[in-house]
Amino acid sequence: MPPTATYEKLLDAAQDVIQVRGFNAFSYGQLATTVGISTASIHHHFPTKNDLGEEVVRRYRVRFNGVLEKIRTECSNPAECLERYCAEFVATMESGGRICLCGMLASDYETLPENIRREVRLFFGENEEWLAAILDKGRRDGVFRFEADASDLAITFFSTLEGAMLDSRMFEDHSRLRRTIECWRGLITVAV
Amino acid sequence: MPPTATYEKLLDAAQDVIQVRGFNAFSYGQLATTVGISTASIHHHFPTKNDLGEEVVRRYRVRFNGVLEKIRTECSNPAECLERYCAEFVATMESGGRICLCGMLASDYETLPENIRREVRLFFGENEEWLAAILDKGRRDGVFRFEADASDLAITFFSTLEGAMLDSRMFEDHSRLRRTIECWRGLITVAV
DNA sequence: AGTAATCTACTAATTAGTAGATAGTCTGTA
DNA sequence: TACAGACTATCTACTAATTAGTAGATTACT
Repeated sequence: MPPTATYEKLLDAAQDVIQVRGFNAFSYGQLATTVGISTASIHHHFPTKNDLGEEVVRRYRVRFNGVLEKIRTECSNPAECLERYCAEFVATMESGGRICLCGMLASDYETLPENIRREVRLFFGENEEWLAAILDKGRRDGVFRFEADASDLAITFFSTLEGAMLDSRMFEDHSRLRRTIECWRGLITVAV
Repeated sequence: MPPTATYEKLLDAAQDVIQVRGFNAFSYGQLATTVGISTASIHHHFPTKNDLGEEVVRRYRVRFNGVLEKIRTECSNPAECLERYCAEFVATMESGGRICLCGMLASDYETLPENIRREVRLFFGENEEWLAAILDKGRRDGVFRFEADASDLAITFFSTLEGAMLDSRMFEDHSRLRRTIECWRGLITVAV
């Protein structure tokens, strides 16, 4: 299954709809219209909706891991790592009021099949683990200050970002997400 | 339109489904089975799905405002207010892995009609305003410490709770929400 | 010749919502 | 008190649209 142009277009269009409207408000019919193809042809590339859904999330997760790796290698300072990390969420938000794909799917979680649930859990776990490492290093380096377990703080921080994206989109005010990030900077950064 | 028993049962059942599975994964057909009535009878009480949805959110919002008022009058200490506030979210979470109704609807936001959107925005606004007042008072009283604008911190805190509910439910681990709340306590509480 | 990608045409289920009939209940009045 | 009319809640039976998915033919590339 080499990724043809149509195959990629289907993944792109599906991801787009899921990020904005959620998994249940996305259909083969609508996708067919968007891509300019028949629903039967979509079934040729992705036998079922769950197959397509799984591949959308898997691709998103793998790409995001690439970004995490890039940030880690390019920044030495944990504070800078965190800035770049947050910038990814702001960028998603500002590209048409999109929500993090997996944040969206976390809401739809109860309606998802197990293969997609697994991918979403992986995404959350990988992000929280990455954040925990950055936060912990930052504390050891003396740039961050907090009492809690770094893993717990990572969950808390990640939850804030996912929640703030929903909040910002609803009020059509992207500055809300940015202010939220600014708040966190103030809460954990050691004054210089 | 005095609220009859059936009327209330419909609101209860609808709220239940929306909190667990979202607005789009809820139908008159399923609701009819749950309540033991025909779909046509549901239309008698609520002409359209949007009418039912609006009333579910309105009732939820009004009830929640009652809780906020109760907390404010019963607690003098802002730290205690915040504890009681968080306890509401933990209780929701622990009653069958429910998500805050409006947190759920914030995800579905793009697919909602304006009458329901308005209610969800009101809920968020009222909560954030209430929290901002508590946080600000706590800082003036010397029980909380933070640099940011109290309103911004309120948005940040509220976003964390909404996000953490999704996170906790997904990992089937309610302690995640509690640990998140514990983290926040550590971040803003002045040591005694 | 074989394979990949597409199509038309279909199925069976589910969706929100409507039409119109049938009970049961409440109220005002003779 | 008894009855007439109105109202409330429910039902069965339907419509039109949308859903995911299938069967089988056709086109086009290799």
